[in-house]
Amino acid sequence: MAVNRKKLILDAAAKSFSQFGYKATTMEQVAKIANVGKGTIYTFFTNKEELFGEIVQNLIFEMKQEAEESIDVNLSFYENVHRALYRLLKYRLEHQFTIKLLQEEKEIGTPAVLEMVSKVEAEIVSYIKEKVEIAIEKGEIRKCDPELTAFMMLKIYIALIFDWEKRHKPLNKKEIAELFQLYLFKGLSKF
Amino acid sequence: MAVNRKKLILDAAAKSFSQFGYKATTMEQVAKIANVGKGTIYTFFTNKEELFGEIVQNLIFEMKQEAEESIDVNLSFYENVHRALYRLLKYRLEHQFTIKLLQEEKEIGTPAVLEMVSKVEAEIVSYIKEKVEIAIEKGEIRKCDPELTAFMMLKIYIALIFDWEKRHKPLNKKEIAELFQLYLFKGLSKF
DNA sequence: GAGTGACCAATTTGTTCATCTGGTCATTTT
DNA sequence: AAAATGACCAGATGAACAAATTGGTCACTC
Repeated sequence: MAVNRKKLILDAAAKSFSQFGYKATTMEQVAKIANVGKGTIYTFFTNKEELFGEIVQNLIFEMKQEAEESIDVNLSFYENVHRALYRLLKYRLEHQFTIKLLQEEKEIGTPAVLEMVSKVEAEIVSYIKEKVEIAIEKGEIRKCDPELTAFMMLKIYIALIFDWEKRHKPLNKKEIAELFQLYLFKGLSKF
Repeated sequence: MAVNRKKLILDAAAKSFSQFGYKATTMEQVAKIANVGKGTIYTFFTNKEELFGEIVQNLIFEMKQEAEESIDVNLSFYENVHRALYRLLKYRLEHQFTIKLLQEEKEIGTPAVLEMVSKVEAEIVSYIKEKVEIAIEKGEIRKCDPELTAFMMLKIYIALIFDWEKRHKPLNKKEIAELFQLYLFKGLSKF
């Protein structure tokens, strides 16, 4: 085995998905980019969807690493959540692949893409959930449903970063951090 | 004038929009339901979009009334916000018209519908914003950007009521009230 | 003059058919 | 023999054209 054909195919597919999206990427195109016969792809992947799935799986792994790197044990729970979420969402924003994915989800609604996007979201929630559980155990935050709390954290973050931007001037990183702390940790109540 | 033709048309249009959505409602259909010549509609409304707009305007008015009715000066700010929001979202859920609207927005993305949905949302935020401003003045809550806070309140509420339901068992009224209080007022922080 | 529906331009919808694409497998290459 | 391949096929897709529908107008009626 002179070259790793599977990796060749994965790279080619990632490249094409990033550039043209899931639907507009043909298996022939992937084969051509990978310098591989079309049939060869099917010796490694059952079908187009599985090939796609494997790339997403990879993405999830990288995102987790990003998040993990951003965590600093000396900082508070809320500070770490903020840092991790910020990095995660920035990661999404910076990677052509995720941008194309989100775009295709909204504009075309390709089922396979829809499924993967929710999968990624579920993974993020699951990841935060773990951190929430630890924080509760450590007594860093109040008792609460970890999954629901993780879910709300993500939602609040997305609202602050993406939704607010749609009709208002974007918030900067510091503002987002402060607002996240205000709304989720300190609360609006004065006491 | 034996009958109020304008009202007749508005009722007919509301009925048809509720049943079939904006796009699938034809002016001929409205005319037929209203027992009116098609041309007559155009003596009251410039075009289909304006007719639609007037019905939405009406909806907003009714929603405001609903909210206003639910407010009790003896209760705390957060309690009132919760009562108003709950009533508002329940109203949305209960009215075929709003359901069809939301459905059409997601499934077809009819531009006129998209515009109206954001208009309704903007109105809700603006309404909450006023209440937030008063609460800040009265010292009932911390100082914060009233519009952003109103925006976040709505987002958090929608997340609790609609988004969470998509993949989990729905929260009941009491749970929503408590969670809303936890996340937005008390905060996750223990101190 | 308020009300109307036949009429028209423009858009939408339905249909057809040539092209394309995911996936297979007999054949070739290593 | 195992791995790789691309010609091949059934079904999906979409471009192009035709037919039907619809928003909006206006000459005419009551």
